[in-house]
Amino acid sequence: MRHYLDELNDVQRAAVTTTEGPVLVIAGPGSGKTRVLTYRIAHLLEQGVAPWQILALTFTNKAAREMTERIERVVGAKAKEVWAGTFHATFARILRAEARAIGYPSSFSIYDTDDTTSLLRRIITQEMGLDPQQYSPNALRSRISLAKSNLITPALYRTNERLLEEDRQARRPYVADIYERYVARCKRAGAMDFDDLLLQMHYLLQNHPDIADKYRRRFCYVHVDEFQDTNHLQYAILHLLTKYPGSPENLFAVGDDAQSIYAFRGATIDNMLNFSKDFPRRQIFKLEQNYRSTHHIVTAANEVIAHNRRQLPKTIWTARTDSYKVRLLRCLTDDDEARRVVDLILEQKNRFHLRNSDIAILYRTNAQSRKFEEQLRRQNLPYRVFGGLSFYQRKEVKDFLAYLRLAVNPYDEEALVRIINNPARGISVTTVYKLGQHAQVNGLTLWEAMTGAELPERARKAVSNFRALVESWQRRAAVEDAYSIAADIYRQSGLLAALKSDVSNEEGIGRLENTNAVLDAIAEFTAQAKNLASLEEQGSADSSLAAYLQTVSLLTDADLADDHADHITLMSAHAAKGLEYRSVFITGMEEHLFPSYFSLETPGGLEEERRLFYVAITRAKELLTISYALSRYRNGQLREASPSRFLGEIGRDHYENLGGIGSRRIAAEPARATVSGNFSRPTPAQRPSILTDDFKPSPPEDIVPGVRVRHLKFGEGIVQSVEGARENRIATIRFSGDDIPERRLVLRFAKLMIV
DNA sequence: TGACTGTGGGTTTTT
DNA sequence: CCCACAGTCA
Repeated sequence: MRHYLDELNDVQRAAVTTTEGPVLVIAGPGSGKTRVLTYRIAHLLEQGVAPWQILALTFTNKAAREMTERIERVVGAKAKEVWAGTFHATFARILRAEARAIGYPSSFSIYDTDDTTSLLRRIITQEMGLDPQQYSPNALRSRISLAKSNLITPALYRTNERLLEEDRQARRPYVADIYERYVARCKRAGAMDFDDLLLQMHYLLQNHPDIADKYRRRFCYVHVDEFQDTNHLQYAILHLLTKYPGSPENLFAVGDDAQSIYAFRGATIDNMLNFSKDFPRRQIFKLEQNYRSTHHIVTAANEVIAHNRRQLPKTIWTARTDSYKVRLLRCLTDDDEARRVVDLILEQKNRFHLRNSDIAILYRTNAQSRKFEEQLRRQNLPYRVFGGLSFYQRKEVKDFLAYLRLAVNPYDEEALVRIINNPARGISVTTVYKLGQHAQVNGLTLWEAMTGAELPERARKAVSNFRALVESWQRRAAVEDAYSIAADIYRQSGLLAALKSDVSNEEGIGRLENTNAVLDAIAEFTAQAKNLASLEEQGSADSSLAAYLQTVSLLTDADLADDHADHITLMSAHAAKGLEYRSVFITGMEEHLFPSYFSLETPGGLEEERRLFYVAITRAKELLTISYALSRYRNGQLREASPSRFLGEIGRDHYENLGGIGSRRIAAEPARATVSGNFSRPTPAQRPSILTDDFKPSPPEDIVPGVRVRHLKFGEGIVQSVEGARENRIATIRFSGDDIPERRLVLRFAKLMIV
């Protein structure tokens, strides 16, 4: 067996084996970044470092999981004991253990963006009596988030002239007050928002030397993936963890400034620059060879990114010279775009024997997915949409989770407001309002106000009944495992009955199924946690409802994905970061869409959009198609659009136009004539024709799965499956004696006879 | 009190 | 176009 170090190039190996001291790896797209990270951790383990001494922080759960799996392949089961997780999940786990030190319950709730927004709305309208149009809850949310990400507390906010001036300009002088109240309300509810998970972690390390000491000693080797996307606060935490008197400064950061696409939420590539200042002993490695993509794709990407001023110098190159040019698809409308993209997908699947999972459609905004979904459905192509309204954001799922949250943390105001009268139990809006007033006047939580507020008899009874019900769950949640209590809550809350009573339509059935799926997930979580607890001697695995909720709050749709299913992927360019596909479609390349309208007004916005485009381009391994439409529906009306300025930044040598407007035939034609000279096309093996006197092609509609057919070139075979609709139906056929296991033929063209 | 209808407003990316 | 909220009616 090859040694794992032999699977690395010189630079990669040097990075992997530099185990001591600060290291910064600047890694271009497809340069083996994940490989370096995982092999380095594997290397540390081989050198005898204990797995629990290694911390690896990522941005997505998926990246963390993938890393663990890959380490496992090199060093086996002990990989599972490495602390690999997202910033948020890892810190949530630590904060849960140390909650007391910072005055939170260990079963603190985690507020997602919806919770945050609705709390802000209530503060703005009810508590402060301000106009929600002037003080848009969404705008406030991102403003507060940005403040937190830069370690600006409400008190500091009040003294920050720049922020105050910005607020005055925007005619929102009370932002600081809203911020302050928001923080107080979260604290009172025993809740942390996403930013708090970082902020409280920072606070913990900074103000509790004993605790800081504990984790510093524990995490001897700290790794960070996607370092370019860390914000100031995350960097500050890393700094606290790894830089202290006598520290070995074992911080290993991997990133690519050219792929920094989260500046809008506070990420700053300053962190990559500050790294050298804060860790003068640091070593820098540059991974510049791209192993993923072919020549035209890499060059096109380089040309685009060269238009950015702010970047670290590096030269990304590839040894893969065989390549198709980038194909540019000019479309009439967004409908036309979707149709032609899906036509091209069918063509590519046929020509290049692509699986559905080899293909991704990327776009700038999630709203663009709809048109592609329609077309893919029409052609019976399996697909999966990532992002958009997540499973966990669905009303019925959130409702159920709110009940569970309340059972664990009664002060969780967002959860309480959400379900206090859902399903209806006689607690009216007026009643809730009165409770809220009572809470505000007396500085109580809503939960506490439920016992003291003056209410009419009927309402009082409804409230006290509900409170008693929740209290019974709370007692049980403290001792029972997640599943047994969740299953009872599902029934006793009346949720199950309410959902069951409304299954007259597709949507109602969907709601019931979704909620059931949550319960199934809890069953699985409970079983897994118990299983783990029996394996680990310390029994640290926690099967409580509180543990489940803190896990689930940080999950996204991407974490539900079934990677084994063969489907076409639809996602935003942001979501595609870190992924790769043989064929990538970047769609909606129009001014005001990509780059977005918004970005043009933000300083540095255009460069960020360009980096995003760079990320999108470099997802493609072999085939890259870029499309734009001349008009597009926005807000229900057709609007003119012009091609994105970024298109002009790709050199003429690296792309070809795929036909004019609406000429669908050109799209379906082989691109042979326009493809560059130096590529080797994966041509199917030529075999002698089977001569038959009586060969009569059968009509395409007769070719159905299971039928035995004869082809003049490939001989006899069995039809495995048929997909696509009408003219575009494609049959997958297994020919006996063929050297290719399965062939995919477009029935419109293929001459097949049923035998 | 709760369900339904109409209106008005927002509309980038996400842990 | 789609969602959230407000106002109306049973």
